[in-house]
Amino acid sequence: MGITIKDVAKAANVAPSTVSRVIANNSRISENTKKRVRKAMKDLGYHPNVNARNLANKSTQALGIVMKSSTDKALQNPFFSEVLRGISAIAHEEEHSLFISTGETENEIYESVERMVYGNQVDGIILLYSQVNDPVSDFLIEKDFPFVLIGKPYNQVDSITHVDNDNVTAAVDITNHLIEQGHERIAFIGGDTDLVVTLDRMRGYELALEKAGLPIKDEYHIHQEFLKSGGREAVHQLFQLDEPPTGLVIVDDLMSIGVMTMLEELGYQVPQDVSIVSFNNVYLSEISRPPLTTVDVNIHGLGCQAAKCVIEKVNNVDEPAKRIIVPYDIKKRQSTREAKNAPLSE
Amino acid sequence: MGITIKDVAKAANVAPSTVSRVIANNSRISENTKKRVRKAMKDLGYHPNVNARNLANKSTQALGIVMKSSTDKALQNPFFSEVLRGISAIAHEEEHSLFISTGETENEIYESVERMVYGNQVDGIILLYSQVNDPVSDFLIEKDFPFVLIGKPYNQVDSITHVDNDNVTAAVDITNHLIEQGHERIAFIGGDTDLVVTLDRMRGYELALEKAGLPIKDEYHIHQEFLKSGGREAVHQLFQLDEPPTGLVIVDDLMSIGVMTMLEELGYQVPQDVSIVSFNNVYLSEISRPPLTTVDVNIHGLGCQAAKCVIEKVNNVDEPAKRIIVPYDIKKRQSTREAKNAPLSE
DNA sequence: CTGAAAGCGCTAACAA
DNA sequence: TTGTTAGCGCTTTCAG
Repeated sequence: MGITIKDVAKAANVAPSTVSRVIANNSRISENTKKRVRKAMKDLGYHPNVNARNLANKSTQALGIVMKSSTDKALQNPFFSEVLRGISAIAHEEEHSLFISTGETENEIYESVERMVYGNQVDGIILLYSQVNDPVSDFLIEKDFPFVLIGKPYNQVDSITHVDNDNVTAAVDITNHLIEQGHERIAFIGGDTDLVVTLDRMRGYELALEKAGLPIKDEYHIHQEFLKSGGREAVHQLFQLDEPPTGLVIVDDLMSIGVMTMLEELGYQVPQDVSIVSFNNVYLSEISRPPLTTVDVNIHGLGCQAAKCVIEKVNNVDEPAKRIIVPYDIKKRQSTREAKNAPLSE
Repeated sequence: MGITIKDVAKAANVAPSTVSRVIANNSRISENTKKRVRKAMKDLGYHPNVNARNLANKSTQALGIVMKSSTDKALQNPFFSEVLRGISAIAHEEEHSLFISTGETENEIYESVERMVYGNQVDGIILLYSQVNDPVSDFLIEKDFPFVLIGKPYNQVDSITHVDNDNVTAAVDITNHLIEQGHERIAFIGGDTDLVVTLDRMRGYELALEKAGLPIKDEYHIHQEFLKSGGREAVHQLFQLDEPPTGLVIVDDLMSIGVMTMLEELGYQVPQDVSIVSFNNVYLSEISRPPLTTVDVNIHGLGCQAAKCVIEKVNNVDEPAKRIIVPYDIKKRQSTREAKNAPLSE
């Protein structure tokens, strides 16, 4: 079942090792025999057996991709496909295969990563999320297995290679956009507080307020899964405050869309009554009503860089840990406008 | 580098073959030695080398997943993550790994499938799309390689195992929903006409109109990529007709959202002026404004069934081709309402 | 019930 | 520049 290197060798009248060298394009083989061997390969329709090669090499040309269990659909959905496209482009370019983790629960995913590592199924791993106390990344560190993180590590920032945006600054910028338009009461709506992105973006939001001399109020922070029930209630309460916000910084485009729907139900209009800015620039943010002003984090670019990084790490074990910051870009669209002139607070 | 079966054998004072049998849980090994061997495995922290096993077995425990090149973001995005979740759940249950195709262009993807097949990287393949004249599926058929299709094959319907919804009937049903509400001028907005889903859903739409004695007009068919420029123009024209539609059957939730945005810009309200029904029940359709009446095709279920099917096919080469129809369910939400009483045409 | 040994397809010394 | 040969780690006859 299947043409092997031996068949080719026989056909080309050389030794199997020669064929192997031709495959590897070894420089010590004469162009002449190379040609002969290549012809034989074509004629017989030879294709290398990846497993045999991996076994002999102790190296698979494969990367593992680990994604968080899909409980929080909101953050994950379109982001995931896009980042995968980026990874996949580079992987193909570099002739690497892509393996993805399976399982639904956090534990199942952990097991699946174990299989990848122990089973020699992949050479390196890309983690598509970064969260506080992640057993998977602990495991990889302990095993000293090559991996990179998309996002910012919760700790050991200097020893884990990661590719990220400067989320703090991005959050500062986008919050400033609101401030420049005269907003003084700006709330923050975040997602899972275990995720480092959430923390970074919140930090930027607070820095911006601080710098502008605006108060940071606890009542202006919401962390909740907005697509579940309960989100509505939280938003409702936010606007029941004596001084309801006129601007919202929301951690993710999809959440923004959910929030806009709730706001409409509650009788508020975006941007007339409330301005919204958010993050990711998922393509949906262009076709939402209104189109969202959002931070384009270059999801595809994050994927590409991550793939390049792991491959580097795999090829060179001594490759030092590095951090790659992918530039962001603010897309100004129609979800914000000047704050009404006389804020309630004055 | 790594504990092998030999190390375990030595530690347990048995032959390597015995260890192998214990791993396979061979019935001819005494419980006693099984215990001893297992203990040794635990103690040493043994993990099988998947490549070696694959090589000896001529079988990887892996499935390949092939997705269409990501040009048409609209159709693909959230659908993909969801179907993947389904596949991944079963894959983990059955202890299979997941390999995904890489590359951006159609040709790169084809190459990547070749690598999977020729390289013995996977035992079976799941195609996440079904399109007219697909070189990938032609290749798999020719190689007689186990695969299943999510969707309906364009031809050879009876010889290709596939899992699908009854899209024709679903389209009939959802179109009838519009008809029952008194709509008589119903347009269809489809996506890529190379995709079989599009064709099926259009067919159902036409059947429903026919049955109700409503005319099927060419001007009422739009096929375009709606997130690109040009979509707006097409929608605009649709509503410039002498008898503009009052109801829209749209092939995908995301397209519906795009269309709603365009409609609003053109000054039409959903559902007051136009009713919309669509397909997939991507979770976004719940949080859109208005929430969409849509066909829940059970994306996750499609993924699960597909995974089960390939695994069956892999385990039993003679497994006959089969078709699995995953039931759909119509979610009635707020994007439709009774047609205005006096249609322009009367 | 268990062991010895051959072989899966390929690579990489080591020779020539 | 090429051939010979010994593995990579595991499975699986075939003996015992």
